[in-house]
Amino acid sequence: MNIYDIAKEAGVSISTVSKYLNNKNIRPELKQRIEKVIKKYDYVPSAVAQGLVSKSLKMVAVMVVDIQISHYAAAAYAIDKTLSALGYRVIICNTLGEVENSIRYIDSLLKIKIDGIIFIGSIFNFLNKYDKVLAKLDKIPIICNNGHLNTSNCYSVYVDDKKGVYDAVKYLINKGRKKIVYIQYLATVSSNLKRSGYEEALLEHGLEPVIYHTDNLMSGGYEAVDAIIKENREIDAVMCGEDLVALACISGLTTAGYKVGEDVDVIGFNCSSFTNLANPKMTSVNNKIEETSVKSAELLLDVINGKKVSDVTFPCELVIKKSA
Amino acid sequence: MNIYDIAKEAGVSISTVSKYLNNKNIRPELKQRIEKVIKKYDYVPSAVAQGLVSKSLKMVAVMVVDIQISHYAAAAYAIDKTLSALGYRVIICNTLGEVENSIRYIDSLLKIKIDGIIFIGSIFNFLNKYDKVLAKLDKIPIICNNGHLNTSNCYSVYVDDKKGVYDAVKYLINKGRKKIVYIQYLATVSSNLKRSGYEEALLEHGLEPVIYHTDNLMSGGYEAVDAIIKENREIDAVMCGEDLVALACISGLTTAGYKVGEDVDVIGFNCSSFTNLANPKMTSVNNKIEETSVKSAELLLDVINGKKVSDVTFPCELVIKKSA
DNA sequence: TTGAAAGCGCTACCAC
DNA sequence: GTGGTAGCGCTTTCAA
Repeated sequence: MNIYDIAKEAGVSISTVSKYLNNKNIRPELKQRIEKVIKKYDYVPSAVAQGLVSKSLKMVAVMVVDIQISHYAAAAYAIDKTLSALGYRVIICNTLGEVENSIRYIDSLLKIKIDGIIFIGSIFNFLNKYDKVLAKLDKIPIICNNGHLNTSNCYSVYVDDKKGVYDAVKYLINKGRKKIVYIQYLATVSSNLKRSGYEEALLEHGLEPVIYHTDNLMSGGYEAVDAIIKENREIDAVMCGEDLVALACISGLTTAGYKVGEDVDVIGFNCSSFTNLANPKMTSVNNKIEETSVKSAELLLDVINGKKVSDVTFPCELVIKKSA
Repeated sequence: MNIYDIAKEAGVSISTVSKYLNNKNIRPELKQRIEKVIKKYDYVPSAVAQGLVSKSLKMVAVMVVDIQISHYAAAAYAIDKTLSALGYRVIICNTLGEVENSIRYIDSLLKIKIDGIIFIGSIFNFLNKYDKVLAKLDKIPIICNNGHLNTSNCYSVYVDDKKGVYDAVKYLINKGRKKIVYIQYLATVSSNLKRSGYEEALLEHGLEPVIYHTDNLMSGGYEAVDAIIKENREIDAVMCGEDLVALACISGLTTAGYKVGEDVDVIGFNCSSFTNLANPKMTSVNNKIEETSVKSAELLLDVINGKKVSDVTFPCELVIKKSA
């Protein structure tokens, strides 16, 4: 079934059918005839043929490191929800943070004349080192979440991660905590920023930063607690760069006899639903993943539609529950 | 840049360029000339124009309830990895289990002549009630993961969830556990099957099933433990339909003074990475989400390519760690 | 082997 | 308002 078949059976020209499909004015009588035939065959115009003319399949892509990480899943979810409601199709690309995968995806997207791309996470800044990639990406509408690409149509949505951690640590200090350690997960631009927020807050009060590192999202919190105990280090608070790390940390401390929220405070980051899995429920920094994702989607549409847009920065917000 | 521009600058016809692009035999001399021009402009043929001719954009869709749930994220991840490596683009559709969303996505996919669809989860069986939807979907290659649609090109990949739980509970019984409770999350076709595996194992040994229900993935385990304590119920093992529920359960029991893995065993389901977040590490039923997802992707390709395929069922496997 | 031309299913422009 | 027709950028005959 194509527009010719419909036109023939309805006794009109394909131009008229096309006009009907695009809500242009046509005589009610013809409208009815066309409508009837379309209903009869459940005819759906081919977006591919339309795309060849309009140069758009109404499709955008979201580049993430790994959809299995809840933070990225939340981003992809919010973007998909926002854009698919507006008739866009969303392609999610799991790059695993690797150059080759990223480039392969980008090439694939370019082939279908993707309408726009949203990059989630500062990690994608590495693409700025690849001039060829930037050249290919130039002109296409791009939004970077917590990052930036040097192309002519790229805009950014930032979250003030550093201040988010800074404020959280200030909160701990104001509560009278003095022996606050930080557990850093990985060492990306963003995770380093978070840590520096911690350092800044501590230094302002003449306290000494103590940092533990991990690259394991699941057991990282346990390992840090083990290290703390082994070193006989006295602590009264732990700030974590990730909720899951904080979750393990709370569990580890509890097992070790600490009363979390009393003897020792623990604060996470992301304000994910895992805050409710913690016992006691976890205080965490809300880095507004949903808001920034929705905003990214909206900005992308603005760029696509040629509207004037500019970068945005969101503040974090400390959500206090029971662990601190 | 299009095929005409390339042809003109290379001094050949567009047919020859097309042949070059499709690896057909052409004179080495022409091949070089074309290659040079293509390189010069970074020319990429339009998949949309190709799609109009070939009737395929090389694109498939994965329908899930919610990409934020780790089980579905893992499925989408595995499918995307498998298919994008083969040049397919993958669209992930978050239906939230709602009819309207599902139909809206399906219509959107039909418009772009999607090459195939993979449905993850028995929940999508509800579509069998909608004849109009089935009619639209008829003829298009479909794979259902743990479900089935009544269309002419649909095949299924099943996991024997029931036997997975049955075997796990048998393991507990063989260990000497007698007071085994079950925590069921939601009440889908699949979660009911799991529970029936538990019931069957208990009844075979003359033990009485005790079931707790929850619809909260995060706090469900805690609520069940609270209820158990409040009812003064004696238990020596807990079987959970979801890892996250088991995780909270382990945490709750530990807080209540139980020694998990000693006084009381806990087994989860999914064998997700959360098993390593648990303390002690969680014994869990591996329902082979990665394998079944990859298999689904492979089967879909077979159906697309007109190969003869048939349904597959995977067995579960108990992965023993420390919590049981 | 190579190239001219038809066709994929639409939209847009221009007469009428 | 309506319809004929020329594209959109490819692939695929079919002659040469």
